[in-house]
Amino acid sequence: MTLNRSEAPETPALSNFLRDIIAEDVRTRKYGDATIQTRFPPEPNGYLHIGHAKAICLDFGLADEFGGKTNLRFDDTNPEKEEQEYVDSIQRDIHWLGFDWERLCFASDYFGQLYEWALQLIRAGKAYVDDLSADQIRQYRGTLTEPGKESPWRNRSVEENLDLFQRMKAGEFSDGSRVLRAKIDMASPNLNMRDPVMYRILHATHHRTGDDWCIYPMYDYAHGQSDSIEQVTHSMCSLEFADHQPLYRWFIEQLGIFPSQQIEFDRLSLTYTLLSKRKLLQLVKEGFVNGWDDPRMPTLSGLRRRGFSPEALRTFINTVGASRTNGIVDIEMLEHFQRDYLNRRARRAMAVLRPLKLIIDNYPENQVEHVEVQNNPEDPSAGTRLVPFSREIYIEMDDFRELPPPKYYRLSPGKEVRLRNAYFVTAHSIVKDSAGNIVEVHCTYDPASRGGNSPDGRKVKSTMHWVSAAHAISAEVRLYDKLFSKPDPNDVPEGGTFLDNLNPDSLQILADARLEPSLAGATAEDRYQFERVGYFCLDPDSSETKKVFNRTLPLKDSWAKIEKKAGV
RNA sequence: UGGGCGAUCGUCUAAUGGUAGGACAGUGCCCUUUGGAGGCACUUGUCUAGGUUCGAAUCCUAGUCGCCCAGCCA
Repeated sequence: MTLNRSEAPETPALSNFLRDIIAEDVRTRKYGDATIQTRFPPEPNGYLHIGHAKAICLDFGLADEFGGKTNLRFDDTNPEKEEQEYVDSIQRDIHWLGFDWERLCFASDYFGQLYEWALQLIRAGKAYVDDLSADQIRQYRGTLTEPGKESPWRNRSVEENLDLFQRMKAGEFSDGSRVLRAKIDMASPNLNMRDPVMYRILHATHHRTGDDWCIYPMYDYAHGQSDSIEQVTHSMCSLEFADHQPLYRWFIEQLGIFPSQQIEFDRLSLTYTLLSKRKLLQLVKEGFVNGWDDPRMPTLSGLRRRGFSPEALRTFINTVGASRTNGIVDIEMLEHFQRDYLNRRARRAMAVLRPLKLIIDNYPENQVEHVEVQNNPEDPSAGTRLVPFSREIYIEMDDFRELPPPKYYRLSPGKEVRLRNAYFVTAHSIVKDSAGNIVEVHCTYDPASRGGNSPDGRKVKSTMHWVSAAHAISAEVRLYDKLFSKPDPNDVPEGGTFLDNLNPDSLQILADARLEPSLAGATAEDRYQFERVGYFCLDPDSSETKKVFNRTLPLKDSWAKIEKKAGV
């Protein structure tokens, strides 16, 4: 797998509080000679999404800035939800985003050490085996405003706790019958400190350790110590873990191990987008989208298939920054950086999405010319290509109006326009079918305007794209729009669900678009701008005989804006 | 109503006691062989009330509003 890192200059580092903290720790030599060490700790229970991309850019990017290292560590402490498929997809997606880890780690690698430490805490009288049921534990925990009650099993002897815990590990007890708890403070105003569960009994097969274990550590007991084992200096996580920080520190202090520090930042939220793993999984499982990599999904695999570029994703994330406020970023900002990248890099091509035949009555019947076209006007080094032109061509249905509305500059009866890089044409007549649909437009061309300019200096208001009918290839084009129709997909009336906000028009399939012949050679790596239409890439569903293109994003469309305004 | 965290243009984010700046979005104009791109300009903001200070987005006090926490999930 190749990294995408060097393709574009990284955006300059914007100021943010995480960088400030690390810079200060470096300045004061808080960790002595130790290098900055971070980690990205996904749970392999789903695909990575753009929210994870933020964490990845921060974890890897910041460490890199300070000459540090980053481990990829799978937080695989819950065998019931985790799968190898996710372990694989996560690694693929991180690489695609442009990062590589120092070490590949698994929390499950530390199960042995974690178990030894648990014994140590028991011996120190800091942990005990509790026979209460899950229900009872919840009742004993108290509420937000009332303190909890101590479990009747809280003061067992060290010997008994040791014996019981070893037998838990040996598989003598059934799931849920006992847990190991830290002995802290049932009256703490922080519920996380009310004797949190450290281990639960789970007779489940783990994707890495198989059936070696039937007790599994909880997140709180595993995460901080895993950080400590890896000498993580800055353990960045999202805001909802702030309440866990006292517990994170408690375990490290009781154990007297390397003092990793947790720092919380805000998650990424985007308008029109859902980033809840549970809901994303539901969309996949219930078939509202076609898999985790559906181009409408905010997953990294979905964005990749959609044609988004990792460089632009990084630019976006760096621009949005990190803080401790809960904000929602406009999806337009994401799209802006994609367009910005694609405009500079994407090869141009002409493609007619909804074909309307245009017949040039005064063009010689069997003549074919090849006009020279720039591959990318933004980048002359991309060179030129030859595109065939002939008497019968296709133009976009949108580009002809029998009755043009005000400010409509495109083709209409009597109007002259430019066919891009080819000729000026003037429309004269139309042919309709029995249902009244326009099926053909007849026009004449000005032979002197070859290349797209008239020697008499005559101006036209509009330039349109086209493809030669006889030379065009047919392809399927998939147009994507936002998956949800509301800025906040969770904004539903009483009794509704986010599914009610699914945009019914998020996918539109055009079965018979006509493309210029050069597109027959498109490969999976290519990104195109179909001129005047949008950015496109080849979908993996393509076959030798049938190409399928995904629209990454449409071009900004100021005519659509004018039209909309007039309509209102 | 316990605890934790937070509040700066419509949105995201800078300013770390010394000119409130940038990006996105929006609007207008210019330019254009993509109604794309580009250029120029404009608009809008420090949650409130007090206080400290020559000077406060920044420090203090009180309030208001928002988010998170009662999994044997992470």
